[in-house]
Amino acid sequence: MEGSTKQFRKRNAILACLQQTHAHPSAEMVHEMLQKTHPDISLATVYRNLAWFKSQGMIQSLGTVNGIERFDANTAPHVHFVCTGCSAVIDLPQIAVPHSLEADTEKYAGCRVQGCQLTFTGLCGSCANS
Amino acid sequence: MEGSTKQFRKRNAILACLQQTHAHPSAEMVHEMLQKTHPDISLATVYRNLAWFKSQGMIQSLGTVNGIERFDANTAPHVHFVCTGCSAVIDLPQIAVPHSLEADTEKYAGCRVQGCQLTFTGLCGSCANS
DNA sequence: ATGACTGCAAAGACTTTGCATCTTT
DNA sequence: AAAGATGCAAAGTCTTTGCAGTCAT
Repeated sequence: MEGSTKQFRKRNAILACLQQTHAHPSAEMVHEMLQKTHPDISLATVYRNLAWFKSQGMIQSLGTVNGIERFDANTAPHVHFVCTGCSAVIDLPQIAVPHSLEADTEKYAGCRVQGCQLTFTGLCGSCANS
Repeated sequence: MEGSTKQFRKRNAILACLQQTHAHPSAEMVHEMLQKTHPDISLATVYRNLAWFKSQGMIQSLGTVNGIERFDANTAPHVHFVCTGCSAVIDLPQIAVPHSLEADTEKYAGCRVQGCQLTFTGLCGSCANS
C-alpha cells in the first residue's frame, strides 16, 4: 500500500545515508545529514541502529577520531587517512597492507589475527594550504 | 633535603609507571598500578599528567580500546596487536609498515602524512585457548 | 493484535575542569 | 612568598537504555 512506500523505516534511511557518503560519519553527522529527509529522527535511533548494523557486520567502526566514533559502510579492509586539522577521514583503496605482516604478527605475538587497520594521520590538502 | 628525595612528585611516578610497563595502560590502569606506592594519588592527577605528557610528545596515545584511551611511553612508531577478548595490547617491534605506503598515501590522498598506526586485532594466545 | 521500531528523557561511562590546599624552590 | 602540583567534587561530552507510544504486518 501507499504507506509502506511513502514512509521508509528510519533504519533504512540510516544505512542508506552511510552507504551514500564517503565522509565516514559519526552518529551525530548521520543525524544531521538525515534532518533534511527525516526531520523528526532521534539521535538515539541513530545510535541504536548504528550499533545494530555493526553487530550484524553490515558496517564497521573506524574507531574514534577526537573521541568520537566514526562509521563506514564499506566493511572490506582498507586503509584510511585522518586529517588532524579538520578530522576528515579519507579512503585509500589503492593501498594494501602486505599480507605477510599478518602471518608475522601471529608468529611474534602468538595470537590469532582477525582484522587489521592501517591509518595514516596528517594534514589533508585543504588543511595543509591554510 | 630529605623531603624531596623521599617524596617524588606524582608526575614522575606516572611517567615511570608508563615506562616500566608493556601493558599500554589506560588512565585508570595507571591509577591502580600506582596505588601501592602512592595510595593517595587522585585519578584526576593521572588524567591531567597523561594529557600533559602527551602534549609534550613524551608519550603517545594508541587511541581507544572499547571506548577507553590507552597510552604508550614508546613514542617511536610501531605496530600493535589488540586482543578483542581481554583488551590486551601487545607491541610488535619486529614488524614495520613499508615506507612506500606513506608516499603512496600522500600521492593518492593529496595530503601530508605525519604519522601512521597499524593495529592488528584478534585473539591473543590466552584468549584463543579458552 | 503482535512484534518491531522510535522519541524522549534519564542514566552511564569516561574525561576534564574549578578551586582551595599543599609542595617545592 | 611565588609558582606549580594535587585532591576533591562538580561539570562536560559522547553514548546507552527504560519506557511508553507508534508503525508495519
